[in-house]
Amino acid sequence: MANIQQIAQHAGVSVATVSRVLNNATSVTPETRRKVEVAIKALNYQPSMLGRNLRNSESRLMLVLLPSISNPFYTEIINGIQNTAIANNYNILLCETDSKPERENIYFNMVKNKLADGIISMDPTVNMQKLNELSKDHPVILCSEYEQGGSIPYVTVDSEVAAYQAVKHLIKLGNEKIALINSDEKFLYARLRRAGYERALKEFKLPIRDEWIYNTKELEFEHGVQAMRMLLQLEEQPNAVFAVSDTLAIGALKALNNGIKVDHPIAIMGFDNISFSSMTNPTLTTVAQPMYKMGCLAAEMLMSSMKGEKVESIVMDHELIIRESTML
Amino acid sequence: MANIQQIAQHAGVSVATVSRVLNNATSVTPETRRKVEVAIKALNYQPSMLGRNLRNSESRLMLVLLPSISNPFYTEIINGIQNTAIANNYNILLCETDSKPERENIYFNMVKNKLADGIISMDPTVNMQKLNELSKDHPVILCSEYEQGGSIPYVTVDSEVAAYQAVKHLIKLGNEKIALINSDEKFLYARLRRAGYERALKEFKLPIRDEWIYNTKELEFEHGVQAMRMLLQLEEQPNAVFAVSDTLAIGALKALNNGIKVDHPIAIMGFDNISFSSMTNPTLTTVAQPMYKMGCLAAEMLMSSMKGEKVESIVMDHELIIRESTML
DNA sequence: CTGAAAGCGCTAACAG
DNA sequence: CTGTTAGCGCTTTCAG
Repeated sequence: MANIQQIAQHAGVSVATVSRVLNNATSVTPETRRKVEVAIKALNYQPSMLGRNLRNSESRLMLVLLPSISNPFYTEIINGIQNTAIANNYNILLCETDSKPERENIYFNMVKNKLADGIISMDPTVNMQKLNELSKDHPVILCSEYEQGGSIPYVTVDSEVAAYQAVKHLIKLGNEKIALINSDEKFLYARLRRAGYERALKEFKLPIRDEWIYNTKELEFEHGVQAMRMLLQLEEQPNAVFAVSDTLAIGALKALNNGIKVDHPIAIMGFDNISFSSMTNPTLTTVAQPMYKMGCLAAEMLMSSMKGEKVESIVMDHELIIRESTML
Repeated sequence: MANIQQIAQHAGVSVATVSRVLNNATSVTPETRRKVEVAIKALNYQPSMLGRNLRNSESRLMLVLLPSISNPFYTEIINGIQNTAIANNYNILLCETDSKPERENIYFNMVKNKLADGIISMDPTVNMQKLNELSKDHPVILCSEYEQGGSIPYVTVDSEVAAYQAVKHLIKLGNEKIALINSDEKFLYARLRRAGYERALKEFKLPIRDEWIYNTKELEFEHGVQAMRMLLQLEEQPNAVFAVSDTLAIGALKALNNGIKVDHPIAIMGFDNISFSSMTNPTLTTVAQPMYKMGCLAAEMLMSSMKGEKVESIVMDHELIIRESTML
């Protein structure tokens, strides 16, 4: 791979001039420019980002922190981030933390090292204290999970209201015994969705029963299956279930399909609207989050922040998608 | 952020000594080392990868090329790559090409630029000519899709044999009218799987009928739904379907579940064994690829190649996973 | 309009 | 065992 030196030599100009042509910055004679361009073609030259980055002390890389790439919820957001980033000549580095602090540290250090210009965190398990620390000197955006009253800008949906509306829908359908499959309530979104669930129940004077609230450790299908099995073992089975993620809801559906006999149909409601949710049998009723758009916005916010602009948090609209799993 | 200079000053030593401590290379007095370490702590110093990379002309970044992050088939492989990479102090950069040549070029250039040390391509749409070109001077590994007789090392499964066995299983179940939902046959894996399909049919003297072979443009669920709808419209409906990807098979299952009435049950077989495939109703019979392991191997092969070692291609074992969709 | 030269942060000869 | 120094490839003053 040729370097700028060789181009300069080949073109019979100085490296400075080559650099000028590269960045088509200040005035260069058309004639000179042509000579340089010829040399670039001839030697099939590509400027080294390493040199450029060192000099400019930027990497044009955004880090995207997430617990696991396997959840389709994240993949949709990533698509949005990626497209926006590329359109602005940025690249993204996907950072699966696997909820391991060591990994998180690697990535934080990359930012501190200037190996990456900023970070979008979608990881609910992120060490908020460290992230806040980092955000003092570096651009940081939160996507989906955020910190209430925190100082890091975020893009998210209103989980409380969304859950409230979801459960209300289940109630209006005539269900009175509504269970909740929630994830770990150390996460804000989990607490908010539970709050929405409880608000709806209270509004309709329905009982909030502990045995109808099941908390899972993770969001994989299997945990949804597990949760539903527990609920089906109860003496008094619920007749509707609100799961805080489509993956859990799909697991619940599975448990229902091939599991223990139930005396009556059970309605299932998910959250996210991942693409698989319309492929299940029955198809899944869910609360749609505008994931792709959230990704785009997060990337835009990060770029604003990198330019030093002040960035406002955004709460996006959600939408109830009614499908077969609640039409019994 | 402090730099090496400041650490040297703070510790009262030269930058070379600091560098030595950092890379715990050659002998440094315990005393000197301590002084440096104190300075590092005091100034909360992190060595700049940018400087280091430029100097060493390596980035410890592997590029992973894939058409789209949304296919769960890839996410499993990525997990393997990622874990192996991190264990070896590498990071991966996910590169969705979206099957767009411009994007591909960006990533190829990153490698040429020394911004990345090597590339693992899982993208069937990749420009093989350019990739071969690149592989002359840079480490390149193919994962899943590969080039027959090409010079780039790959890790894959034997698609022909796998398809053959899958279809044979359908035949042994008593099915005589077997359809194929294939993807675009410009891809090698698609051609191989079709070949396996045809070999099985021929062996059992079953007819190969053009109208029972449907080629989709993409692998999303929707295309599977589409394909199945077409097959169901045929005068003579098949009684089993082999789809070359689980996503297509799941779409086919969906079409079957809520679509046109069929006179007889239709068996469905997929390929990949993505995690969804056990969540469908009925659960999906499929050919399992060891995706996670393939990812690990691909990463190991790339690292070998980066060390200048010669790398041999690997064909992994597949496995038939029998589930409900073929038990009618 | 163009060139010379400094310097981004680091590592690795080479000397001492 | 440690310091000096050159240089990785680039951009950007500052002169001319």
